[in-house]
Amino acid sequence: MRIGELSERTGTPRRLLRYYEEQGLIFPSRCANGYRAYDESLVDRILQIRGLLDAGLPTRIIKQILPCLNKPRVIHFSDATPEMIATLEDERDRMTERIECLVRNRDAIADYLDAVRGDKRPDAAPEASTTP
Amino acid sequence: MRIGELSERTGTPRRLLRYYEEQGLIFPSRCANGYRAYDESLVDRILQIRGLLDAGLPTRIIKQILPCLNKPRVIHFSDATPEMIATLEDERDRMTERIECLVRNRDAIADYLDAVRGDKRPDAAPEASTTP
DNA sequence: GTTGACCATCACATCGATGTGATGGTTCGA
DNA sequence: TCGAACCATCACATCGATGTGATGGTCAAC
Repeated sequence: MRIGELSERTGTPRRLLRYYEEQGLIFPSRCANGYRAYDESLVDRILQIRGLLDAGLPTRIIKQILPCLNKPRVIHFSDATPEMIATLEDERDRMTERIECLVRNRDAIADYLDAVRGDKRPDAAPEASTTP
Repeated sequence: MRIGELSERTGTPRRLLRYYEEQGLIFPSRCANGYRAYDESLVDRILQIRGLLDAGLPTRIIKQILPCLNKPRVIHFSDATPEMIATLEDERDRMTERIECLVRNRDAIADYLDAVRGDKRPDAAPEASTTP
């Protein structure tokens, strides 16, 4: 597909699809006329990239971890240098920290919302303190 | 404490402590001479802010959710306007999406790392496919 | 009272992600 | 053949989070 369709199907501005390519995150091929040609699988990949960007990872890191994700899992052990491994372990741990921070705060928000709602309708409170 | 100590204890540049204040995330009091005076509890708060920032939340959102987090949980239901509630629900859901995306990708990295390590030391592979 | 380590404000620079517009080529249907 | 709808590249602007430096006040120790 061409850039317009990919843009529509992923909700991503064309500008950014070109930017992700420039950053080395995707490698669309080219038609004879110079138009970019995107493979079907890039729809998911773009979504994945955007999710990671939204979660705070920079393109530099995304570029490093993408090659290791959802691959045939059989080939490509060749390019796993020790530095790469260390980088990945680092990033895995950083992601775990991010996850924990997000979970903590999201749960706090959820608790607050539950409390506010429980305050307004004290009958349907889902906790265990209403019927003693 | 003053800004220098807070900066050291949180690993945050003074510049950013002032920036967070400018963005309405923290409200240090002032000494007679104009120096900012930070309460002990702000150490954790700064860490929390940095974690959320690192996880991709903008200060604008952090400013909205902070008042609802780890508070006495008793007072302050007054300022919960319906729009505020809606914003919080939105943000809670967005955080959940972020979390799921991060977990998916972190697990993929972890799996990859396990596979690579299992490839190098096929004896201690933790999965269930080595001893048939 | 001077020095050095703090602090203040303010302005400007940078960096990554994104928006926007200028300019021009390709394709295709009216 | 013309115009609309794509596409290309390129340059510049914006925005939020940060870095950096200029300029000057406060205070404790010497």
